[in-house]
Amino acid sequence: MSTLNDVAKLAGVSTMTVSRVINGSGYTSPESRARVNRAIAELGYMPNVLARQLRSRRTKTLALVMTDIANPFFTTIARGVEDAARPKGYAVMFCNTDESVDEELDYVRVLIQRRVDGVLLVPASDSSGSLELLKAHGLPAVVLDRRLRSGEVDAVRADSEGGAYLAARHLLDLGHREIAVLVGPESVSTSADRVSGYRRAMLEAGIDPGTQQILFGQYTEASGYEMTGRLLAAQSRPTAIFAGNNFIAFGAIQGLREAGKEIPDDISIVVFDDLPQGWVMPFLTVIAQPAYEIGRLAAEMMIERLGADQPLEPRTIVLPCELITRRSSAPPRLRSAKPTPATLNPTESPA
Amino acid sequence: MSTLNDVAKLAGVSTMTVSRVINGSGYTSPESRARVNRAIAELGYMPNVLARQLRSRRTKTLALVMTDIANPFFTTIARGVEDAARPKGYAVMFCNTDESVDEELDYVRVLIQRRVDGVLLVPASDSSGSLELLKAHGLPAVVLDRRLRSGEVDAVRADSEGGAYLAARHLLDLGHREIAVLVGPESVSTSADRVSGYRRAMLEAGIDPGTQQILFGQYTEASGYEMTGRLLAAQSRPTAIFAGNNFIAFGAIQGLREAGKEIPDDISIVVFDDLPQGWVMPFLTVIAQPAYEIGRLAAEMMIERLGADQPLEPRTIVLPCELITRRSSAPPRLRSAKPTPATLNPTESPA
DNA sequence: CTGTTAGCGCGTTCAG
DNA sequence: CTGAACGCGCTAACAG
Repeated sequence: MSTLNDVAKLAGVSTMTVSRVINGSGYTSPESRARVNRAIAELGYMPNVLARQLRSRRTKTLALVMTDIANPFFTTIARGVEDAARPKGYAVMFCNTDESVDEELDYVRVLIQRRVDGVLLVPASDSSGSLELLKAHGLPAVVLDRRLRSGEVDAVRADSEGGAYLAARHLLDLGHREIAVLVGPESVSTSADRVSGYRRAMLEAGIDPGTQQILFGQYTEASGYEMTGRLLAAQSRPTAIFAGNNFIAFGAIQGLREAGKEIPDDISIVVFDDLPQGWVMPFLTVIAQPAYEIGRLAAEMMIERLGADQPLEPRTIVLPCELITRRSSAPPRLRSAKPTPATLNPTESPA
Repeated sequence: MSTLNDVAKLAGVSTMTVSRVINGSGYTSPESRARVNRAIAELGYMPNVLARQLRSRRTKTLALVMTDIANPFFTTIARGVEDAARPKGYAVMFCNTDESVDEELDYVRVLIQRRVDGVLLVPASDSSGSLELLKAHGLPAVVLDRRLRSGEVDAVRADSEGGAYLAARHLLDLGHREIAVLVGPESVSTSADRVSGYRRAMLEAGIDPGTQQILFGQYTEASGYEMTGRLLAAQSRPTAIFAGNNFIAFGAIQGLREAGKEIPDDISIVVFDDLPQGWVMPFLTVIAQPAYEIGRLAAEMMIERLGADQPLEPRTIVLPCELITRRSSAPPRLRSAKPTPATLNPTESPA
């Protein structure tokens, strides 16, 4: 395994000249360049990234720490991050915490030890200590998707409150008055914000949210299924469900199907999170988040901060959500002519 | 960001004592250990992995370079690798070449520059030059899944020839005499070996393989679909198909379905590669490869080699395949009582 | 345009 | 049981 030194000796120049030729930095004479390149080819020299990183004190690596790597929302964010980072010469490490604070902290420690240049974090909790640990070690962070109490950090997220307002408003406009909500943990900001937006729309429509079923659970299919069971077992019978994310929606749809409920004939459903084209059920009315943009902007913020000479003020970007009306939402109680269930009639075909 | 030196100063010892405490190497007095640990806690010291790796000339990292990261066969191998590597303190980098020789070479170069300790390679081709490049830089390699001409390297694979023999033999025993074969590229050893095993079984049964349809394509769903189309357009009408891998089988099943063929009533199908439990169609008769074992053994071979004092002889491990009879294979032309299509009646339900 | 000096943070070596 | 010296391979900073 040859080194810079070997190349320098063979080319009859100093190591610095070789370094300059390799990195294209500083001035080098064409002759030196030629001699160096010849020596490199002859030796099959490949630079040692480790040494380079140690010396330059930069690894040109970002980390994206997320809570659920199986969720298309996060994989889309990941694509946005990668697409923004790669052209600027940054590699990306992907880490999955499964919503566990401990796993998150473990990963953060590993990332510090590996000296990544910056961390993009979807925090599992508001108080994991991850951000403090990162700051203590001088690593910049960008918080994605979720809102934290302490605003002293860069952040990029979608407008959960506004999106939820759109969802509830859409259902209200269709004539629904009993709208159940199924969301993730109360402690996660997206849950709280989505309930807030929902509440605002209900109050505006003159409906007391206190009379509605608002269930907190997990952002998983199992939890969506379970909450739907509780919903159907209860006294009140909502004519619509607002599902806090796509997995909850899957569980809810499963539960409704088992209970013999047709969507949207018996019950409407609106989902926070759009799904990529080609999925099984592109018939859901959704609040689409700009997931790709969230990832892209977060990576760009980070890279900008890394390149800045002086410390930048923390910035927060909140992106709007969009209502995409499909076939899972309709006016309530229109059971007259029962057409083929919409579940089997997607309006948009997979790509 | 504190360093060993900072800890040493605070603890009033030398850097070496700190190093010894951290790595548990050499002797240290209990008092020193306590002082050092206190200093580490106080400073929140985290070792610099880069420096450690540079100095020790080991990254404790393996790479697994594979041709299709979306194929469950390879993800299962990946799990085997990870499960064997992690407990021994090795991290694993996963790289996807998409069967491209260029991508493979690009990755190999990156891996050399990152100084991974060893590379587990599913070669995209017999002559990419990857192995030569690795050897030139002193990186050990283990070749997975595919056979290469040059045997001068560790290798772990399943017995494709024997497995294919089992598959053909199974169909012959059922009474089939026209058995089409759909496999990947002729240049990939698994394709060639699977055709070999098939040929051996046919010859043994007194059938000239030259009279059969043997189609080479890609190990993809699209290619399986396309080859099936050619199959059905031809004169001869096979009563059974031997599919070279799971993706080819998917494409074939799609093509057969569109042509109105029932499996196994109109045509039987046997597939090389088992699928994980829970997949859409656990009704396929398959030749199961020990994918997890391939990954696990490859990682263990590599780690053993890395730990060896003297150079080891190259070793090759060939693992047997297993025939798992399910519902996609049956005797030919038994169209009498046409039951519910087997495709809708899997005998094994998803887990 | 080029070379010299001096480390990045750590672990190996050997002398105490 | 501990420490000093040295170097892994590379580049920043300066001097020429």
